Amino acid sequence: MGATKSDEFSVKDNKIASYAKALAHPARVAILKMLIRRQACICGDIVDELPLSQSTISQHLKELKVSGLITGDVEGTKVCYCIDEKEWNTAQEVLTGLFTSYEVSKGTCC
Amino acid sequence: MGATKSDEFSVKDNKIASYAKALAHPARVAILKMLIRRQACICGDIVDELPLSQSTISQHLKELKVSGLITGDVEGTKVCYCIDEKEWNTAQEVLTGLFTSYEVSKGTCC
DNA sequence: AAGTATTATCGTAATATTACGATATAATAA
DNA sequence: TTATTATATCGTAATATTACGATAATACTT
Repeated sequence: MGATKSDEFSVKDNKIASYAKALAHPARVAILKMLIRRQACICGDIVDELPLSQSTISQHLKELKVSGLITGDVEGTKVCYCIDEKEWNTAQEVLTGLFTSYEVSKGTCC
Repeated sequence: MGATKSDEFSVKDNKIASYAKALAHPARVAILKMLIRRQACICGDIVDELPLSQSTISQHLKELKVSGLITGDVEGTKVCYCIDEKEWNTAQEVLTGLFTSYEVSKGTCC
């Protein structure tokens, strides 16, 4: 017991949940905002700006990479992180889809 | 160690993260979708439709209530759950804000 | 080749989440 | 009053997340 029963839910719901999970930590939100503001960042830039250790930042970057929302391009000893435009748009669509489905069908409550 | 350093991040980033957290589990996404589709549900309706025990559903409902995204109106022995329109709109704005801030300032990457 | 810089990974500890059964609570029904 | 119904909460176990220091890996510099 304890493990999420992902299999029991639809692929779509899992997709929404997984994008949401990527955004579900303030450090990851802050990282994404940095990437948006500066277009590209190396890991060190982020370590300098956020109050977390290098290893923790690296871990968050990995999670964001797994979610697909960011890419990491190796450039010598540095790694250049950027928003993945395509996946970013997909995430936006998927989440916006959930939000607007309410507007469409909202009615009287109890 | 182990606890999220929420204090070290901005209120806004925490707000985004907390809404995202509410959506970060397929069961909660499925619950929200049910509430959207049927406008209102009692706990038992959800228990009947989702592959989780009554206590687990109740726990997820509690989390959604804490996030503010849903309300729970007691009606006799039953509790009628609904989307909280105001908070739902706030969540949408906050998340859409993040997504569109990219579109505005996107540029060349590495 | 040796040193430096940058990032990833390992090991580990603390905390949080997910899930269930059992039980408590509260309102209605018999 | 005593069931019945519906939901919440408690206790607990499994798993996941968050965070850090230490160390490894990799590419550049001297």
